[in-house]
Amino acid sequence: MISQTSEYALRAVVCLAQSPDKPHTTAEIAKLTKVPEHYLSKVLLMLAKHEVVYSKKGLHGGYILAHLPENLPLLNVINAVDPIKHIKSCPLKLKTHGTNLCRLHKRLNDSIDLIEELFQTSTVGTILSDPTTSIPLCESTGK
Amino acid sequence: MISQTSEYALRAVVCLAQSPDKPHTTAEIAKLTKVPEHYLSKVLLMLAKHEVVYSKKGLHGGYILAHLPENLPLLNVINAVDPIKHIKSCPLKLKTHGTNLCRLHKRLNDSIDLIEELFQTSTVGTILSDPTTSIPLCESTGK
DNA sequence: GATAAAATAGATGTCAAGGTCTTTTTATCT
DNA sequence: AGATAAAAAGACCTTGACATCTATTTTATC
Repeated sequence: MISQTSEYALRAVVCLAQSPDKPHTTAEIAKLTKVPEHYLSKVLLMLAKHEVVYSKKGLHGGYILAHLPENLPLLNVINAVDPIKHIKSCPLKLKTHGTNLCRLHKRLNDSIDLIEELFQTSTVGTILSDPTTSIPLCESTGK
Repeated sequence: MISQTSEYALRAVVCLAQSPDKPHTTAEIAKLTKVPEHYLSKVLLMLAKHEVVYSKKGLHGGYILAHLPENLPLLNVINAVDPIKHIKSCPLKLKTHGTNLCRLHKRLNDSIDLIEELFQTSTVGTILSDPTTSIPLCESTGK
């Protein structure tokens, strides 16, 4: 459904969103989000390339969010590391179909569209502000 | 999004649904759906175990649908071969969370629920009867 | 100039999904 | 009963996602 890498990316972004003021090092984020540090560094690299986060080198450097949480759809995070793939042409490669999807694949693609829309309209900000559940990633119930 | 195996299973089921009267052999289905034959045999086995299809051994045997297309949700097909996994407990294994999901994972799980519901309400029958697109898997536009 | 951090590169390992092949079992036909 | 055609079962292989580790380079700060 959601790849492990996307899950890691989302954790990192949510983590950063909780203290948007100061930069976090890879090691810090890894510890807070329980993501393997060396793998996380690659994930953060991708997030930086896609301008989801901003990286600052040198002493007191680290990563900070490149956008306000409410302006950062989950989709942007996901697409940075593991883009959602739509079905654009017949997976059976039937020549007569070409880019016309049959009923089955149209239906499947519709559900992909739906998920994409859901992740487009749902931002990091909405996650943070949701009062119904515990605080993301933290060792407390938040209630 | 949807695993390759689920895609194969759906193709097979849609294929069977188009001629519910007579059994199809694995080889026939493989040819029509362009799924690797030996792999398809495993997929059909799983579908049979979950009573999505009925198998008949021996001469003139093969597979037939175990249900009317309109009574067969896509979800049943998918869950037979590659069950949709919900997030049931904190992926970070935070002790204080336990089975309470934080906001991030609740949101992710909500979207999984949505997809599941979509595939629950969408049946093989609805795919076959959809008049807006070409006939599933077939070498014609159907229009 | 020393230091701390990201950036870059690359080698390697692990594991599950996907895919192939062969043998065994079972039902049907003559 | 024997031949045949099919599913069932299982051994094995391949590939890519995920993950680890190491080393070097670049950049910003003290």
